[in-house]
Amino acid sequence: MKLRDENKIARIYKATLKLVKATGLSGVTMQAVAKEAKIATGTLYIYFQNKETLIASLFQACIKNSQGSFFKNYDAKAPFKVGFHTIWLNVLHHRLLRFEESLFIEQAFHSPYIDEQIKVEAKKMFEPLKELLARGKKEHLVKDVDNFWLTAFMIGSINEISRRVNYYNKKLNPEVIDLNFQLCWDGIKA
Amino acid sequence: MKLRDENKIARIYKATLKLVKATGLSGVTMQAVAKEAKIATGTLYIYFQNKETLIASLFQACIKNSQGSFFKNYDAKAPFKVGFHTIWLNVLHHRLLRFEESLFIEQAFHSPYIDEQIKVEAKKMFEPLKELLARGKKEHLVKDVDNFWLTAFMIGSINEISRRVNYYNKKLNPEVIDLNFQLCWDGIKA
Amino acid sequence: MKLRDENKIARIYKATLKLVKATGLSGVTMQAVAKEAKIATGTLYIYFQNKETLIASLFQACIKNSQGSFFKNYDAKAPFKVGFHTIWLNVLHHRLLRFEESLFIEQAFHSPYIDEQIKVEAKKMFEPLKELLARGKKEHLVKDVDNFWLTAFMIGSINEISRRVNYYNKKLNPEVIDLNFQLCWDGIKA
Amino acid sequence: MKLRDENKIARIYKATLKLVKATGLSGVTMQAVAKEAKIATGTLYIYFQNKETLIASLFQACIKNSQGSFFKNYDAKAPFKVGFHTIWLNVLHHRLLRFEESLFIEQAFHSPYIDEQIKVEAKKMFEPLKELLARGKKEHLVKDVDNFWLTAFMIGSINEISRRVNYYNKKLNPEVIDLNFQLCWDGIKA
DNA sequence: GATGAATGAGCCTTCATTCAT
DNA sequence: TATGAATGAAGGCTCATTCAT
Repeated sequence: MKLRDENKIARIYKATLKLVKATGLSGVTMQAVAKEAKIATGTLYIYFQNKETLIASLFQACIKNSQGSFFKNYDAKAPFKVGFHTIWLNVLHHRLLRFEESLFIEQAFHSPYIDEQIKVEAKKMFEPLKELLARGKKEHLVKDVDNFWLTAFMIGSINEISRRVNYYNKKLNPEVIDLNFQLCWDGIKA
Repeated sequence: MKLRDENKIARIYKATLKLVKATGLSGVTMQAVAKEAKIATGTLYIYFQNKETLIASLFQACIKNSQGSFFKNYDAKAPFKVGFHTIWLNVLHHRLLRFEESLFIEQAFHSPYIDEQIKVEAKKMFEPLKELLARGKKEHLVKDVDNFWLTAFMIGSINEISRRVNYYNKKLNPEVIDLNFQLCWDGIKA
Repeated sequence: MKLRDENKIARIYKATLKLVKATGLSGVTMQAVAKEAKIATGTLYIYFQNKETLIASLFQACIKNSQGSFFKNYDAKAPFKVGFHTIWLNVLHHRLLRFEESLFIEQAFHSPYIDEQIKVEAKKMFEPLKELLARGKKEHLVKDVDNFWLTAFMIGSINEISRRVNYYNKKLNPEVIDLNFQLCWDGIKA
Repeated sequence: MKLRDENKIARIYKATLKLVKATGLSGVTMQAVAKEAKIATGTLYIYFQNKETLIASLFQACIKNSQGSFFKNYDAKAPFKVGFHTIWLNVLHHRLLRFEESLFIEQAFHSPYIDEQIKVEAKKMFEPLKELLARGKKEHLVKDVDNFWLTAFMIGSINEISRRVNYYNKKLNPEVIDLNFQLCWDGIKA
């Protein structure tokens, strides 16, 4: 008996992300995914019940993946700025390295494939960041602004950086990264 | 293509935007657009050569529309902060009021309907802002950071605000708007 | 504007019946129906929402059709035997002439396309016959057996005749028809 | 194809019949049969070359099965009416008890799985009955009607009884069975 | 022999586009 | 110009069959 090849799921995900980047979500056909993943169309349906399930599964995988990256090496007990810097860099690096995933999330978010419940999950992604910002406010290091807006400010600016790096083929060097961090830091600091 | 009924184009655009918000770009079918615009399918093809033309035209209309709004009431000769504040508010208001258009631009940008040339056009949108920032730097009011990153910072954070207002059904009051502006301003100021 | 051609429905029905006879219900593909009816596949979906609807509609049309034929020229006030003979002949002729319809009903009945509700309708087909048999019993011309079994007896034997005429390519002449009627009549008569 | 496990064939047949009753012949997929029979898909192909072979084999098994039942306890030398009654009851009981098989035969008969040759075989099923009827005619007990029509009459009416018992969930008691036999007997008797 | 993952042709259905009115 | 029926290619999905284990 042929063994079910769990690695195939990774290949399917990769193929899907590549297609989303190349043609947008509307260009993602099961046929195209299968071809890109070098499997037969029918095989897709062994691993995913249908297209919706494939998209939703990948969406959740991307979300989970993000969460893992954002708080890597983050020490909740380190000084506020150290922690904030770590997370800021993590988010930026994740967005840059996994730009396809960000793009996919953005495109899938408004598609009929993602239902409300999954979206609710996605919104919990930044909890640890919010806790850090709360601490920052207690320590009078951060402006007294609702975390909701502070995270919007931080994430929004990072997203735009990664978008531009990709669309304009810009290179980022450590110096430029520092400048960008400074913009954000000066923005939130009390 | 002689366009008799300019108003019909507006209805078609409106219908398209509504559908994108409701179902994503993949839910935009010529049939659905026609129905929503209350015209016959064939009529669509009197006004637009094909689907690609419709999407591309709407895309360009949205871009043009943005540009018009962003610099409304903007006086290039006013003091820097006044000008910057005006533009910041204009961009925010435009994104909020015309959220469907932003969504459409986001979704269409990666679709096969928008070719590279149109994207290049879109990128010129912020020229006046860049000039203002250049002046701000000359006047030592703004950090010495490439306009490319300064605009990314400003636009990215505004985009995220409008996105959240929509997804989380948040209400913005003048006070909150001020706080958000403060974040941005403190970020860019020298 | 092209006018919707109601005659197309007849062509679709005819094509479907032909295919059922040739290949059974499982050989009825929308593609094959369209080809046989000389229209495009998509056109089928203008006239029928989906395959299920097509099959169910045809089923109901066949049932209605049967009812119309069975009691054609039947006079409820004529002497019992005349009435019975009329109906018996009508049913036989209908089954013979419209064998494809009978076949279709038989095959569709057990398919997932026909839901319970439609079946219930189909069962009401023989009401006038039952009334006639009731009268026959009152007049002591017919055995005192439940109409349910009397009609089963009559219809079952007629069905088998038409089946055999078709499968064995038998010809029926008036004499043979008379003999067969005699079998049925002697069966039910008191 | 060496068939090791004869019992598995029985399970496959049973599964197929169950599926035909539940969903019609079009619902019979090799996957579904395998699942219902609790074997792997591939295993089906050890016992049957392909789907056509499976259907055709089952068809022939059902025919053979019928023949066995129809003339069980039938003594060709017993008085005519006794013999006729025996066969009539046998056919009825078989149809009732093995309704699924009748259904399958009905559905499969028109499918592309059963070729002409098999159908010819099936038609020989009633030879002993025909011989009995010939004797009945010689003894002036039966109408002088071609056996072809006499058997059609008998079988057709029995089939309809069993169909109705199943579709209308009717119960048959010995008395009702007797009444139905009487209808048939009065029909054929000289 | 037994398994069930893998395959890809083919089915149902949709949709961009055309065309007769 | 406006209409919407008609078209058929293409997309989502299924299923008979094969094959590696």
